[in-house]
Amino acid sequence: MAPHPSDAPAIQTSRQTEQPFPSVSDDEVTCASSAPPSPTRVSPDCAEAQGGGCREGERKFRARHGGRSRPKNELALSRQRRSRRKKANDRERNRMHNLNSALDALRGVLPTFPDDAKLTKIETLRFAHNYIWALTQTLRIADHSLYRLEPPTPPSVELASSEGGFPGDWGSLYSPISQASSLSPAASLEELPGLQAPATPVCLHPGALSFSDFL
DNA sequence: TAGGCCATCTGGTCCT
DNA sequence: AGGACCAGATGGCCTA
Repeated sequence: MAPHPSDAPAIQTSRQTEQPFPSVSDDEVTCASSAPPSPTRVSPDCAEAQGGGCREGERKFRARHGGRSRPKNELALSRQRRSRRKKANDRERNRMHNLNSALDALRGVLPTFPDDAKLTKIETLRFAHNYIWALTQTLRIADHSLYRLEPPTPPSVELASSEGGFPGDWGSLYSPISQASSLSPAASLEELPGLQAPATPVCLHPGALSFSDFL
């Protein structure tokens, strides 16, 4: 039942490093995001004026609005916006890479056959959920039989917690999700969209757990 | 070729 | 203000 250790997380490298999308050009970015109208914008009248008749008005306009030339500010703003967007994109990419790494790590500890195709993200989550549920059931059954065989021993709750195997309340055998509504994992799982308890009864003997049982 | 899966970009929202 | 998180959009790749 042990996860095969040779199944090192298959980190996708090629698709992660390459940029399938040529990054949207800076101009497109700035055009797409509608810049708020600037209070220091030169009046359209003046912008359209060809001759110098507008200069007096422009001078007054600048005097009224701080006197700074508008194009310079817009350029700076545009550059700042582009820079922020680019940094946000990098962070988002890293965040998703971290998420994928965690998923790969999770795949690594799930018992699958080497020949099996790589689990998709949703399959990995469902598999892990069902696997944990089955292991929990296994522990519960083992716990009960142990208690029946050796009545004088302290309750299993104390045994388990004293060994530090599980943090928290050992008496809580189900995940927070399962506990939220019911103590029956099967019932609680069915309430979750996309997450269901194994359709076929999962064999609770650890050695007999198989990949197909959890999907 | 349609559909599934995925990576990335993007803008919005919330939090520190 | 800047970062984290999220969901929608988009397009590429792969398979039945």
